[in-house]
Parts: sequence; C-alpha cells; structure tokens
Amino acid sequence: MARNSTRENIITAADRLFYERGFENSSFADVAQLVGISRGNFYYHFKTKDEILDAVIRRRIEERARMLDAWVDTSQSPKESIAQFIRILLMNEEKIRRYGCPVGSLFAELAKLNHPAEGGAREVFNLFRIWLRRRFEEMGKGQASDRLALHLLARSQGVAMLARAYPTEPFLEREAEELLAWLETVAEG
Amino acid sequence: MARNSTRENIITAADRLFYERGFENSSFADVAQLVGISRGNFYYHFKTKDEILDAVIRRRIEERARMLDAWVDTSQSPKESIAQFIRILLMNEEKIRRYGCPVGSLFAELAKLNHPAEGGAREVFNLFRIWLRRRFEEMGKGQASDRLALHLLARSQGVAMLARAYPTEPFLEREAEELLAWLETVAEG
DNA sequence: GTCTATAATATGATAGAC
DNA sequence: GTCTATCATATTATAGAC
Repeated sequence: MARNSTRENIITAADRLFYERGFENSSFADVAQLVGISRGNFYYHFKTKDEILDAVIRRRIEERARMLDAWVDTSQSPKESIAQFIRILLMNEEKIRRYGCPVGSLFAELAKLNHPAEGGAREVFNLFRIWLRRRFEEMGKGQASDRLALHLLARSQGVAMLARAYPTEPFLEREAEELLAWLETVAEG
Repeated sequence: MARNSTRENIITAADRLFYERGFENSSFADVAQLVGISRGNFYYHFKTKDEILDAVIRRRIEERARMLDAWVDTSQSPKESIAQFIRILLMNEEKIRRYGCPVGSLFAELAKLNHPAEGGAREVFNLFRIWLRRRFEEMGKGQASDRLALHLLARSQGVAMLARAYPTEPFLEREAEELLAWLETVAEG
C-alpha cells in the first residue's frame, strides 16, 4: 500500500479534496492539478468520478480498520480502547474545526445528493459502530452495548458539527473531557 | 407574510429544495419547475442564486425566532421551554431521518463550499444557542448556561446525523428520551 | 501511461419581446 | 411580471496522438 503509483496518488489527492471541499465541489481539474497530471490521464485510471469516490471510501475503511485494530492491540482494556476513540477528536482537532468530521460530512453530502455511494459512506459509520459495540460488550454491557455505541457515535458527530460552527471557542476539548467522564460513569454503572 | 407572490413562492420552493437536495445540487431549473415559472422570470425577482440563499436563510431565522417566542409564551417554566426544543426532534422525526437537520446540513454544506453565506447559516445556530442559554440562565444555571446550551445543540446535531445514517432504527426516539432525562438531571443538580 | 484536443451537457446569467 | 431565446462557462467524459 501507499505505492507511489499515479493511481494511488489520485486516490490520496481525491481523499483530501473530498474532505476539505466536498465531493461535488471537487472537480477532476482540481484533483489532476493537485496530483500534477493532466485531466485526460485521469480516465486511464478511473472511468468515472464515482469510481474515484468508491476507491476513496474503500481506502478510508481500510485505514480506519487498521487504526481500530491498533487501538485494541495497544490498549490495556476495552475502556482504554474506547477512550482512544474519543481522543481522536483531540488529535484531529484542527482539521475538525476547519472541515468537520470526514466520516459525517461525506455521508451527509452523499445522502443529500441521493448518491449511490451513500451506502459505502454509511459503512464507515458501521465500522465504528460495530467496533464500539464489541468494546462495550467486552466491558460487560451486554444488550446495552449497541445503544452505547450509537450514543457515543452521535455525541462525537455533534461535537464535530458544533466545533466547525464555533471553531475559535474551546468547545471541542470541553466536550471531549465530558465524553471521557461519561465513559467512566458507564464503566462504573 | 406568506403572501402568495411569486417572490415568496420562490423562497418557499428554494427553502424546500435546499433542505431536501442541498443548495449546490438544486438548480434554478429545479426551483422554477417547482414554482411553475420559467427560468427567465427568475431573474426579475433575484439577481443571483446567492440572493435566493440569503432570502431563504433570513426566512428560516424569522420562522425559528417566532417558534422560539411561542415556546416561551406557552411554557410554564424555562425547563418546559427547553423540553419543547428537544421534542422538535420527535415532531420532525420523519424529515430528519430522510434529510437530516435543516440547520446543520445547510451550515455544513456552505462551510465546505467556503460560501459567503456560511455566516448566515451560523446565525441560525446562534439563534438557538442564545435562546437556550437564556432558558438555562432562567433555570439558575449562571455561568454554566452557555456550556449547557452548546452541549444540547451538539447532542441534537449528533442525533440528527445518526438518525439519517440509520433511518429505520428506533434510535432517534431513544436519544430524545435520554435528552429529556438529561434535562431533568440538569434541573435537579 | 500520459498528453492535447474536443465533444456533450448542465447551469448561472442576460437580452429583449409581450 | 412573465416569457422565449441565447450567451458564457464549467465539468464530466471521449478520441486519438505520442
């Protein structure tokens, strides 16, 4: 992976632009310019714009799956793994303030466009949902695990949205702390 | 207001389409067709597409300001007013599941487009923020009022996002109940 | 594999008749 | 106030040379 082939470079550039400017608002010309190739060369690697979108979504899923695996490997407990999830809000703070959550913003855009790839974007949510559910199950939360997973996902999405609306205020850090405190009460209860 | 003039009809149609399909994805042709006028007639009422967007945002702010005033008038307590705010998730459940929150989705789109009207879209958030802050102040929450207002706004946004991602699941009702329970604990604490 | 045209279409916007 | 052209531009996509 991360081969320096033109195809991989296209996916990397598209991934970035789709996040920073949105999918519809990113043209082939924009991506081609960022990669440093001509628009025509584009179509040798991808027949349609939707194919690039699919490739971007697949890569995002793969990257996040690896990240989630690593969190499980490096954490001492499921609670610590979930805390890692909450802390990505802080790790990506600057980007979230500027562009929101990449998962939520792409899904929201594709859903509004009624785009065929909406399902693929939802899969990224699913990845986190299922991973979080497993961690809560390991914490002994049983039937409540899925509810807790969705709750935490929703809280994170809301924090990202408001952090973008009020990027200069210390809102994101405060809410991340509240989420970590919430995690403690869940662990105790 | 709600005059049946062509101008008002255009704003109404644009408001709906911007919500259901997004701003960029709604063309003049789409709006004109919904209103039942020609594309050319359009430019007699609005010189640019951005002017329509501004008019839509202004109307949304006015409508919501009236709604918030009405909630204060019909509620017995500030807590009851805030509960009304939470219940709009349930009142608009079907639309939220299909199109998300109109406030959040328009703001997110304009922010990603780096559109000049992003500030106007943020004003809708501000309207709710300030209103909620006042209610919490009336509940005696003092300096914590703004933090509580932003927290509730973020929670609502997150619920709307996940409700759109999982529209067939009973997620929204459950989270609305949790928010009402949260409001009780805030009132007691 | 990469390039330079070029086609085909959609869209925001304008001009002018009625 | 509303209409029918029409323009100008951007964008996805294709054809074919190198």
